[in-house]
Amino acid sequence: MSLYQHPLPTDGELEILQILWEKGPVTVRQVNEEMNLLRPVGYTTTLKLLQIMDSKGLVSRNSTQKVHVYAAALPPDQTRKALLDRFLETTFQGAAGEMVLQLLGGHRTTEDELSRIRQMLEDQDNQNGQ
Amino acid sequence: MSLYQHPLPTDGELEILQILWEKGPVTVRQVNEEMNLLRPVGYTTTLKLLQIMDSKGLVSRNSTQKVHVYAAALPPDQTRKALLDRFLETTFQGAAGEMVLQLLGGHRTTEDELSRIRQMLEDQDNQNGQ
DNA sequence: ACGCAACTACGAATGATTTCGTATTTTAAG
DNA sequence: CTTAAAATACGAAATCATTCGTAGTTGCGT
Repeated sequence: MSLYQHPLPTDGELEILQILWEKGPVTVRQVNEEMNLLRPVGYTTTLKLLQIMDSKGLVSRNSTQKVHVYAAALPPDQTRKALLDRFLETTFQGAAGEMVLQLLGGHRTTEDELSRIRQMLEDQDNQNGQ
Repeated sequence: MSLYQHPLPTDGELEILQILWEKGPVTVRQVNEEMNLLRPVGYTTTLKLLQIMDSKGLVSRNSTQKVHVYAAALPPDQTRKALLDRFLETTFQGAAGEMVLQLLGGHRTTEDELSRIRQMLEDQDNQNGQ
């Protein structure tokens, strides 16, 4: 049950969300096993975090079955966008262009990604009226 | 004096770095006054944070004068890039293109920024050999 | 040289997040 | 129905970051 709307996830909560987004609705044990592929985490640690996330409305819980099954409450795009906006503010003081330049300066992007970005730029141009 | 090399700044530390980057070398009092333009912060709070940042090597301190003068140890680009890389990993699992799309989808960028981004894209194209 | 005002040092309280231990509940097997 | 294994609930310790109070230092003006 959710107490408030949709606070941004903490780092630990985000780690779990990434698993939920990739694997779909899963049990605590499955989440914990995924976690342990990366680093050692106790079962009850994972459980507790999922319970907290449920109380925050970050995940939904299906309790009709024997074991509870958790799923992310929001799609990845929406959550990542919200995190991105905060990061852009705190780290780049809102200068989106600066951030893109820093990013592209150091990362190889795929052809597909590049053309989608170009399309996005054209759309921006059109909206800007040149 | 610095104990280790260059850990990433915390959010509170970053807030101070932004001031140091903008104002150049300044005293604790000056930093604290800038902070108080945004929200109430005790003088010793700012002082303590600067001392911690000094011990981490995030700032340098000039103690030859009556009052200490602090300056950022690293340029903004380098620090922001490091923070960006971590954020890209934790939030977008390294998918830089996805992140740019999310970003441009919701932010108005200036013409100047757009053309610099286009130039950056061309450079990427050339490196990719198409 | 004295005293005040400003500054530095630093321990410790607070707050947020993560981690875990233990108790309780549930379910499936025998 | 009984029991064991697995799951859930939850208090509380551990960790990390932030904030502040207090004590001690410095140096300028008189």
